[in-house]
Amino acid sequence: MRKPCCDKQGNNKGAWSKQEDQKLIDYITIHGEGCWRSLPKAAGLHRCGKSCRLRWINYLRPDIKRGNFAQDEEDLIIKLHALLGNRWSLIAGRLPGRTDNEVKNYWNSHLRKKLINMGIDPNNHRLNQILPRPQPERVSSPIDEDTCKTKKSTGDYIDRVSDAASSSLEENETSAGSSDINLDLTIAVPSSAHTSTSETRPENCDTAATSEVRSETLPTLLLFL
DNA sequence: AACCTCGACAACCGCTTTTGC
DNA sequence: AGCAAAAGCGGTTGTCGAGGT
Repeated sequence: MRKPCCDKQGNNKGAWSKQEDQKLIDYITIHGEGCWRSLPKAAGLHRCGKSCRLRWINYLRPDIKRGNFAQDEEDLIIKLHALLGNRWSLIAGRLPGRTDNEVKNYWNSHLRKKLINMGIDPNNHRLNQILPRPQPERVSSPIDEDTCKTKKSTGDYIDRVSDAASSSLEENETSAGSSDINLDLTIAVPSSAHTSTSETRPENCDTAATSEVRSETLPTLLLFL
């Protein structure tokens, strides 16, 4: 059995302090991302390497985009989730500045409920037979309001998401400057250092349909949604 | 004011995959 | 080829703040 990496006595756990953050930033600024296992000791941190890696990737990296998700980002997440399932690192790889953890959290806290509210099964992205019962005491919940800003019915939702991504796709083809969202769905060697390496290993997923996803089929599938 | 509930998100944990020997 | 270590991923948990009672 493999010994756990984080069982070392004296290692800090829980929230990171400003000092710890700074130590990690300073170390990586100077030495770059290297061996996470040995980094904590070298950087003077009482954390396990795994924790350092997570902190850097999800929070401290300079190219992290924080704040609310834009409508086109939402749409893209929904579409990519329909295609790829819970492969958050792959989905995040298509959203510059977003991390898998952030996308996953956003999905679980916002988008899942949004889809359920719209009568769509978030697991398979199909319309449910029975729409959720409207809540009489809440004429318009925040989620409903948000949802209804851009759609009038569930059917419109499908169109809207499709249109949004398609138009983004067109934008992407015609003008690189208008949007930094990467809609190129080809699975290939990561083009930048911050991109998750998971793109190089898609075959390990047991999610239905994803194992068949290949570079040349993804854009087609995307347009199909 | 005190307590409770819920949502958001950071962080952890366990497992799988990759890499190096 | 086989093994162990390291890295990566996704599910889950913990914590904190906001809002309601």
